Amino acid sequence: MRPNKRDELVRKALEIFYRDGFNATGMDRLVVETGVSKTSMYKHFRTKDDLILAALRLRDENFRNWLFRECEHGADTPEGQMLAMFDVLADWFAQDGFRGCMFIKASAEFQDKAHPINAQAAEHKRLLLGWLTGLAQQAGFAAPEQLAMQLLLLKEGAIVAAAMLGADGPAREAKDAARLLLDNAPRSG
Amino acid sequence: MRPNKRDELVRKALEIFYRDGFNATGMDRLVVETGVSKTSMYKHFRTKDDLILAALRLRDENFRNWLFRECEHGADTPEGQMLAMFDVLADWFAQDGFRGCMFIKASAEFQDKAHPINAQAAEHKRLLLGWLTGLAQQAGFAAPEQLAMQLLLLKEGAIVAAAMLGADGPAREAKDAARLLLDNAPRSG
DNA sequence: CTCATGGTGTACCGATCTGTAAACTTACCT
DNA sequence: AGGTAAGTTTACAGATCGGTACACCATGAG
Repeated sequence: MRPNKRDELVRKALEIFYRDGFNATGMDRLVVETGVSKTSMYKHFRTKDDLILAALRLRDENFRNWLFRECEHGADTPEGQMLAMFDVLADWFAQDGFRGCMFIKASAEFQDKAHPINAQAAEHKRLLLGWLTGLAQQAGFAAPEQLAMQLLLLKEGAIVAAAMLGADGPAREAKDAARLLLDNAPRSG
Repeated sequence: MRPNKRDELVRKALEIFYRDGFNATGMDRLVVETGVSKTSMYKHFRTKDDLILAALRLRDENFRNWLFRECEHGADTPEGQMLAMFDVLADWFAQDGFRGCMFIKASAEFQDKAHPINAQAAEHKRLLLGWLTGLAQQAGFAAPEQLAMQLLLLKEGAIVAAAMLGADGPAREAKDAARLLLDNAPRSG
């Protein structure tokens, strides 16, 4: 089995899962839409859960790479990058295929914390929180963990609100709130 | 059909849907756990979607009543009530059965905006936003819609983060951030 | 040519899904 | 007593679920 074939399957599955949900998408539909036979699909992925995990891993990698790169491109100070995150989010919300955060959805559909899919989704959020914490440290804030968590709350809230209520308001208000938090957070030393 | 029987079915269904998800819960399980026969269940609710909608309506009513009452109990000024919301949330997060927001989950599992379940979930968020906007107006803030949206973002973010990462941090940081927003928001007049 | 190997399509498995048909029991109302 | 209506059981329909058995076919190696 060619490894690029597998990657292609994961890419396509990711797209379909993101659009239609995990439980609502059957393997039969995936098999039809990828054009591969069911036997081959199960040669590449032992179970549906394995396929979901692979899709989430790809999404995690793509999303974090994209977010981090865009933020670095948007500003050259750690502080500026934290603020730039909300512009990047606004662009995302405005995209046609925007359907909210795939990891929130995964966590919602697989609620058991012992389930690998739930754990993988939580890990994604933990990585984002760690990234924000690192930026807050570099920027010299006195309480980087707290500030990072607050920015994460605004980010997650904005994603949820944009998906449920519309794209415009949440992104703008999240950025305004973030600016206020950054301007008023105490510096160390 | 006695109306209280129907209410009992909705209550039980709500509990099970919240615990296990919508698509992951079959009507057979609901029938077994409620003790009612399948035919009776379908006498009360024409389809599974109807049952989900009834459960969401009950949840909306219960949650908003509970939240508004607790906030009024926690403070007697509009401003104080907005801030008290985050203490109420913290209590909720600490409860045993806490599994995040049912409406975010409903929106995640029924993504089509034309679907009644998605619309109902969005309506719940709109009602909460309206309530916050009213409080912000009463408190005399110059831009009540903006402030209400920012508080809503913190609330939704806190719920998501508490469900995925743990209960403690998000509630505390959301409240701190909210206090800062309230203290720095311009007053009208 | 022969043979092994790995990917393929087809057809299928048992379980579960939402929803229904029909005959029976229970209880209340007049 | 007789009738109406709710609720019951049992059985089932047709579709779809995740997953598999198996025969087929291509390719490359000896």
